[in-house]
Amino acid sequence: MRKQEITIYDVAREAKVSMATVSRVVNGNTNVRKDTRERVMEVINRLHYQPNAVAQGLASKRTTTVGLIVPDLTDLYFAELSKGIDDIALIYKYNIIITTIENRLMKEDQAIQSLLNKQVDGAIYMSDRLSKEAADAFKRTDTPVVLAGTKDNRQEFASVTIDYQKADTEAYNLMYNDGKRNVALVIADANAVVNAENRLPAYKKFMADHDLGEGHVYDNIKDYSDGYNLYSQLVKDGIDAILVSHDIAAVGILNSAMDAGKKIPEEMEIVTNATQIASVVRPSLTAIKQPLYDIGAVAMRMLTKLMRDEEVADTHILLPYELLKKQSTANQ
Amino acid sequence: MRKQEITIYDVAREAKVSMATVSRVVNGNTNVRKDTRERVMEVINRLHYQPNAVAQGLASKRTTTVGLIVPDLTDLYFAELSKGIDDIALIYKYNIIITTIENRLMKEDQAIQSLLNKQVDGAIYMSDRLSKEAADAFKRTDTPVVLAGTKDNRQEFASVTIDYQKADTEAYNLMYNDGKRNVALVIADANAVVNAENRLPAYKKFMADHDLGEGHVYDNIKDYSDGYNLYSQLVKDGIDAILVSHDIAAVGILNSAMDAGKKIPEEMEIVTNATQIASVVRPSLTAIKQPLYDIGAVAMRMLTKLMRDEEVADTHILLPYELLKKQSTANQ
DNA sequence: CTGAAAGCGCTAACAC
DNA sequence: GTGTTAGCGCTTTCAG
Repeated sequence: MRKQEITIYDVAREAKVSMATVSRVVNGNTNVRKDTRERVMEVINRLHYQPNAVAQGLASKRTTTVGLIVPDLTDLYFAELSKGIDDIALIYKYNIIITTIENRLMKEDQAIQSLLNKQVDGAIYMSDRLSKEAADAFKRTDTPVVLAGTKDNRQEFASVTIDYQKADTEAYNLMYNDGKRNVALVIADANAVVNAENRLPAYKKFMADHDLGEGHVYDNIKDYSDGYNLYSQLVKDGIDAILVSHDIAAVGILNSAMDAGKKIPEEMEIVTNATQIASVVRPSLTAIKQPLYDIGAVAMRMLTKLMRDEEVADTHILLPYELLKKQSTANQ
Repeated sequence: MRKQEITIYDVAREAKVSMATVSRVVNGNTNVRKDTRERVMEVINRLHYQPNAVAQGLASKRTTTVGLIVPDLTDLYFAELSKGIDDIALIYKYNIIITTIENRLMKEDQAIQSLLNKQVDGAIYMSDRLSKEAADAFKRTDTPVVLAGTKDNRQEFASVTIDYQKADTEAYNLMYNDGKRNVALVIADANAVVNAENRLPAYKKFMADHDLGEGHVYDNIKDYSDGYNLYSQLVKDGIDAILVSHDIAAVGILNSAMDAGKKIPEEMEIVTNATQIASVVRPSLTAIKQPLYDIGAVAMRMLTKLMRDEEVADTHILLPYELLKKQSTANQ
């Protein structure tokens, strides 16, 4: 954006056509005679002409850019989602503006507004706490949004997820069948929509169905050291099985147990949500494996349809998950 | 970008001023009388006016957007670099367009060209293989570029790194002092600039200095399973100490050894480059800890200066690293 | 099949 | 302090 750029006008003059014709060639419009097209192409290549996407965006009102709103890039959960999104975005030739919203100077709705001001054609939202202000900002501009790996509590926005409640229940039953009765839930944020509306209800239902009392929910456990420090409390509370929402936290708990010379899974069974990390630690962690890449890919594909006003049959997609039994639950 | 947007003109009409005045208010220009400013602000808030950044970009020739070129989002090495970049970008109010370039439908220079067409004000490049075509594309537009955690072989571009040669040498000496004599190097890509010009020379020099012969370099080992499968070959080759460039690959080697009932570090010492992963596996991995977050942050800060044509004293910055001794080398 | 002309929404001289 | 006026580089009718 500093050197004198070659513009469409330079190409037009050099090829002795109007800028409209150059525009047609650039955009693959078929209404151009073959030899005209070739002449223009020759000039384009010779001058290294590249269309200015900002000008295109202003004139056409479409930027072929989508916004990604993500809490933290270094969380593999979001990184794997993003990879799925990115691959599909590439296919449909969308660029990605990424905005992180955790611990920020800027509030979430400001971050989103900044994205909208860049005139993104659509957005994918991956955090678990869509605020009302943020939702309103989206609705004001009518920009299509898809939630990937999360939901809003009013289901107003399109989303791609797994059935969290079913997955968690399956995990609890696994541990219950291993004879565990003091089952706890370890999460990062009880107010997050998925926790409030899926994980916590699933936990309560499981506990009630098996007459296991109130149980224990440990909130605010999101990283390795949170998990590492939590272990002694779990022991104190007599917990013998846990479902942990973040696998990096689960690894903290695991290592804390191992460092204390405890036996996993004998003394405590652990089930978590899998990223890369769950399977590379030893003992490896039994985990609910969400198809993160696919969730991202499907969300982005859906977004492309919404951006083009194409028909979308189902805007609340559930993808299948797997419960991968590894070494942190009993061998059977 | 679909609903009728409020434009600067609507605000001007409503506030009974010219669009120039609205522009001044929006951009914090002080040459506006207080009561005029307040009247305009009131209208802006009432109408929810938000400036169209695309139009601003076209008119001002600055988009306040920077491009990030990164091989893979799910590689924590790049994720941690990106986080440092992102935090500084936020402070200076730049948005980030991210482009991944590994295993892509699109070649690297096309990906970069697409970024440049969006008129980014600058770019940060994190891959290890800046191609000539890509470099030429940058130079053609005169867009400032900073390399983060990598270098180009001609040192034409600004960069922020550590002293790889020194770090590796320190790692080799550690293992040598533990009595290891069959030291090998395990890397992802021998043609990568940092490997070709820093890691390999450091390895050769170490081997020569200690009369250890030619040694063994294992190339193309980049992920967990690459590492896992490599272990038996290392044993076959009589290797008793390795420096591994990617910690996820190192974990593969480690687990392969553990699964085979071998003792680490007794039978093989391992040193790697640290991300989050190196410290959460057991035994934990001795590692060269690059200040990845800082590298990203410093690179982005330097880029802001370059974008504003400010003086930059040193465009090839070396940051300090640490060699963290953990359980994969002998206790001392 | 091609060209002319009117914007897209904003910034930035330049006047007053 | 404020308004007028050219563009920024492109797309998109509308004619022909």
